[in-house]
Amino acid sequence: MTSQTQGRPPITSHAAIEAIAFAMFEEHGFEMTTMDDIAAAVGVGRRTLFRYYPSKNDILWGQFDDSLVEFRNSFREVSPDTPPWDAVRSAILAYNSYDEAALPQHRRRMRLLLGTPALLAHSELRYAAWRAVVADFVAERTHQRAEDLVPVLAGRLALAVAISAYEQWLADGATSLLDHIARAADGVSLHFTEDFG
Amino acid sequence: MTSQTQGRPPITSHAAIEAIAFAMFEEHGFEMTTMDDIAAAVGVGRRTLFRYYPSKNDILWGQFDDSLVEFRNSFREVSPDTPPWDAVRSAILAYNSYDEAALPQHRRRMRLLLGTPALLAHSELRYAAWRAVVADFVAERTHQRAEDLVPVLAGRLALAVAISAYEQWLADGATSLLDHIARAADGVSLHFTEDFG
DNA sequence: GCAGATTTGGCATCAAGTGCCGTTAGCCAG
DNA sequence: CTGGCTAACGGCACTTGATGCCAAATCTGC
Repeated sequence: MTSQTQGRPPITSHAAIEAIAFAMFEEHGFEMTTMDDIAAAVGVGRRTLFRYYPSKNDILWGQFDDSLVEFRNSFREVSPDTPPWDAVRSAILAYNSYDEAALPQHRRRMRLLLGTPALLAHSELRYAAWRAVVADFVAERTHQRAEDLVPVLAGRLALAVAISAYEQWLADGATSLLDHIARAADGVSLHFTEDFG
Repeated sequence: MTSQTQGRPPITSHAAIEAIAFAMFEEHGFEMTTMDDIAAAVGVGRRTLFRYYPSKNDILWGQFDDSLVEFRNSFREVSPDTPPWDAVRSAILAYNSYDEAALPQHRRRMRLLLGTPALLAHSELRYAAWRAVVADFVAERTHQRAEDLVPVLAGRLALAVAISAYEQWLADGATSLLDHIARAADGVSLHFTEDFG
């Protein structure tokens, strides 16, 4: 990370912007909150806000790109004799392991992301990078190209599992997120080969 | 269909607009073609264009909503003793059965839809309706609610299969679309329970 | 030709993005 | 202390998608 030593120092931070914007989104809804509103609340020029985030949609995604690095690393730590799909399952679980304390906030964030049409659509572009991590791993394991059917399919199936689990989790506060994910992953492995039971 | 008998007749049609817009998208790219451009080419007011399509993204989706009715019907024709996942597989295949003559056009359309970020994102909103068809069917068969895990997961898996197949098809002109879909569907049923083979 | 119904399209307006460019504010020599 | 380098700030203008409003246009039935 190029430590900043010269030039005018940043007037705000991603964290500060996200905190304020997030509160406004929850208060008045995503669509109703304009970039002008956020800029004013943060105390920064609208033009500057667009330098921190390329689009309004991106504000909610925070450190997503960074988290993908961890996700990718978690695949490297899997022993080579673990079956690929088991590895994927473990990686998804690890990726979604949050501190007890961080869960309520995460839940609110995901509720916004999965409940706002504009964000739902935009998410597709972010998910592509997530799927690519899975696809790359499976491609390496199966000695195929990342664009081949099996790796691509693995990425999409993994995402289907993750999102399905999140939807269940948001609707059902009782069960833990990880349990929901495990359940969804089992759904792929078991139910669909015979019946949906 | 409410047959129009009164009032000013429409000056154009969805088909005409789509034909012109499609050509312009392929010629100059989706982003570079503005609604003003399209309106001018069609010979219609920009405001009118927005009455035919709620958004620029929707132009490429044409009769999608209508096609979902067929999709839904195709599930009703499946015999009750067919295992759900087999039924889903058959329905996907039926849904994507195009005349030989219509295939090149369909291919060009899908290339645009899957190759343009803005459309890729917007597609997510359309896919939701498609997944719901699958989920409704599976819910009925398994006596669950459409929002429960198994139906939701089935919808997402079905879509994962379909899109993966389309990506392969677009990259590989040799194999037929239906073969790609069948192959992807098998990928779910077989490979993931043991290994990716 | 008139009344009713419906489409059209111009106009104004809002909001997301983006390029341009002068301004601001730290840091570091000299 | 001062001037220069550097990088962030933010105003301004502009493009484009999208929406409300409303008068004009046009076909049908009487």
